[in-house]
Amino acid sequence: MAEVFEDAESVMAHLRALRQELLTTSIEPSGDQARSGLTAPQVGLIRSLVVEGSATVTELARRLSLSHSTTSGIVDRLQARGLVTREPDPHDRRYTRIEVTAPVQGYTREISEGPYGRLTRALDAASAAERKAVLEGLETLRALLSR
Amino acid sequence: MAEVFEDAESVMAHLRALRQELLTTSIEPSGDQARSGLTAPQVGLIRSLVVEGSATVTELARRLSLSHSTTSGIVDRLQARGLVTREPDPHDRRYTRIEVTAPVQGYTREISEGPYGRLTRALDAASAAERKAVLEGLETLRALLSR
DNA sequence: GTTACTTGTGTCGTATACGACGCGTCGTAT
DNA sequence: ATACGACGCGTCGTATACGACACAAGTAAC
Repeated sequence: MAEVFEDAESVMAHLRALRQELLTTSIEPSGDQARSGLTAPQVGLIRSLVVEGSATVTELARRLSLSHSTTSGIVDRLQARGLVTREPDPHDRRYTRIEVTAPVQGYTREISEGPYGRLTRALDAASAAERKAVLEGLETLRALLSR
Repeated sequence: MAEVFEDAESVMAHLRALRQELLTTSIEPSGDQARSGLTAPQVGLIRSLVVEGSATVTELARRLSLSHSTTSGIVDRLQARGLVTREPDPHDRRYTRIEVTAPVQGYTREISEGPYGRLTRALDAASAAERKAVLEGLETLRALLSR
C-alpha cells in the first residue's frame, strides 16, 4: 500500500497538469492564431451546437459532461455576446432550445477542428503504440475506479 | 487525421470524467465516514503542510501545481475556519509562512491516507500491469503534448 | 378535475482557478 | 545612498463548476 500511494499522487499530478494544459489553455494563449476571447468550454458548447445541432440546456450538459447549472452559466455569457439565443419551444414550454446566431455559422469553420486542436495534433503526430498506451491507460484507470 | 479526432474526443471525455470522479467527489460524498466539509484542494493543502512541513504560499502553489492566486484563496478560507495561520517571517518580511493550527494535527491522522483515498484503494486493488498501463498512458500523453 | 409526480429551467451561494495588477521588501548595481 | 530589478504576497475581475432551491409546465393517478 505504501508505494501505491506514490502512484496515486503521480496520477493526480498528471491529471491536474493535463487539465491545465488541455482544458484551460488549449484555446487562447497558445499563440496559434488570433482568437476570439472565447474559453475552451465556450468553444466546445458552440461547436456542439453546430456539429450535433441545437439542443436544450440539459442536453448540452449531457453532451459536455457538465452539470446543468454550469452549462446554464456558459450559455448566459455566450448569449450576452450575441453568439447564441434561447428560443422557447412552442410545443412544450418547459423546453428552451439553444441556437447559434447567424454570424457564428461562418466563424465556426475555423473551430471545426474542435476545442482540442493541440491534443488532436499531438495524437496525430503520435505512433499507433503511443495512442494505444494513452487510451488504454485512461480506460484502465476509469475501469479501476468503477470496480 | 479523421479518426484521430475521435481519439481526442475520447481522451477529453475520459479526463473530464476522471476529474469529476477524483477531484471533486473524492472527499465528501463518498460516504466513507462523516467528514469535515472540506474540499479536496483544502485537504490536499493541509496534508501537504503536515506531511512536507509548513511553507509559503508560493511553495504551496508549486507543491499543488496551482497558481499563486488560487492557493492564496484556499489559504484564505482555511484561515477563516481557524485551520491554518499566516505567520510573517521575521527575517525576511516578504515571506509569510503558512502553518496548521494545533487542533488540526490530530485530525490529520484521519486524512493521512491523502485526498485520493478512492484512487489509492483502486490502485492497490489493481494488478501491476494495470498500474503500469495507467501510468504509462498518462506519461505518454503528457510527453506527446510537450513535444 | 384535482392531486401528486416528474421534468426542464433559471438562480443562488460557494469553491476552485487563472492572469493582471499594485504594494512592500530584499539584494544588488551604480 | 539610491535606483532598480526580482521576489512574495494579496487582491481584483472573470470564468468555470457544483449542489440546492424554487418555479413553471407537463404527465399520471385517482
